[in-house]
Amino acid sequence: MYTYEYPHPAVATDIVIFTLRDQQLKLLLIKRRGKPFKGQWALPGGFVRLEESLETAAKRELEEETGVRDVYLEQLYTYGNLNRDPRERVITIAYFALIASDKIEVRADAEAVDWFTMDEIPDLAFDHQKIVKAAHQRLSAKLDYSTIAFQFMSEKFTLSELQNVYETILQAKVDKRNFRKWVLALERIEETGEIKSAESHRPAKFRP
Amino acid sequence: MYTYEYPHPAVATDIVIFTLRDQQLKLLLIKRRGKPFKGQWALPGGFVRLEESLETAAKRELEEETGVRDVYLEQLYTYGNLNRDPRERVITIAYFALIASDKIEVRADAEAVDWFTMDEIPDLAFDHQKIVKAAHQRLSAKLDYSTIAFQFMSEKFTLSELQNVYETILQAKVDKRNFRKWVLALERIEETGEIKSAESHRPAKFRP
DNA sequence: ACAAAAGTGTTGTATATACACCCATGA
DNA sequence: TCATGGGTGTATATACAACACTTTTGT
Repeated sequence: MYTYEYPHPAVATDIVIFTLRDQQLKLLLIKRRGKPFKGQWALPGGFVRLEESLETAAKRELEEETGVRDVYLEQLYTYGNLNRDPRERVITIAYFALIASDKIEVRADAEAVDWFTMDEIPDLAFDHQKIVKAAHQRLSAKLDYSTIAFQFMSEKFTLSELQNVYETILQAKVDKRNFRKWVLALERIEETGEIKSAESHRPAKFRP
Repeated sequence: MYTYEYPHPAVATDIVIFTLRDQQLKLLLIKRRGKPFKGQWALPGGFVRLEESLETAAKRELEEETGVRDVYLEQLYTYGNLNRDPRERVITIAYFALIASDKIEVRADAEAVDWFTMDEIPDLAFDHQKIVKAAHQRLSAKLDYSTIAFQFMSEKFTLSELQNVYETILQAKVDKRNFRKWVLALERIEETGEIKSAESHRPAKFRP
């Protein structure tokens, strides 16, 4: 038991984990085993331990669910409305994470874990629907003024693959020549010299 | 006394309150009366009560220090490093607020409260230096892609006054004609018909 | 030889920037 | 009448958007 002179809320982190699979933007949800909202889908997350920072807590949760370290992780927003959680007052610091899908180790205990596209998302526990929406907006906005989408790519990739990522997230076609002009102007990419074979047609170059 | 099965951190809000006075961007600091960092300057803030939301808590603090309601308030970031506070684990949700200086009622008990320009800021308690820096960066960034600076204006103002606000925050001269072109294109401003007298020269028009 | 994706420049359009003079008022 | 800030337009540069054909490879 832990006692305090004044009441303390509980503090948690929840993570919106995005990846790209099958040419679609997907996010990770877990089916709740525990008490409130049991059996319902929710964002991965959990309470912050006293001996870890907020970001450490988020990283721990992330690794527990996906087996991945060293991913792009960004604090999203903090939610603290009164009745978010029926048990007690819980404040959650929401993070969002982007992962290249080939880095993900699917966990063994992962029966109640699945990836959902944005329009497949079921009813979520707590206020997680709101959090997911905010994360998606942030991601969309950042595509325009940052190179955040690179986080979805693996070590080596072709420009066409990168363009596909943009088209998938933006849900729109992008002009190939303008796109390549823009990407190359960033000077964040260099050629590997390697050439992609397979898939029955002309091969490509490149990497970041 | 309040007891919990698991340890809970304390949760606070801190607010970076900006205003413009004497042609300078200033922020509000209070001199700590209480135990940790006693006598040192710090951001206004305090613990979140269980019966209020985070934003409500921030608004309450804001009103306590400035006597102002209905101001621009935006969640900035949440800080939760381990040793931010020597007393116990404290997580703080930082907000930033913008106020038109003529709306501020200086509080009677305000002896240990003062406004500081960005380069006058003394050593601050906790990690408040970091929070102030983040708030200032956010404010600067938002000038470019939003109309956030309007929050510093009172009901009626002239275009020259608004331009002064931009020049003050950006620390740079702005072209008068281009500025007016941009502002009027926003269509967020309308003329009042009123005309400003005093100050010994040609009078101006306008309002938002 | 053909299907499929890779690769490559130019032109027009919109947006942002630079710049100088006359006007109205209070003292 | 003069000092002071208010008010106004145009020309240029820069960034963004539209657009079509040739090349390479695997089957």
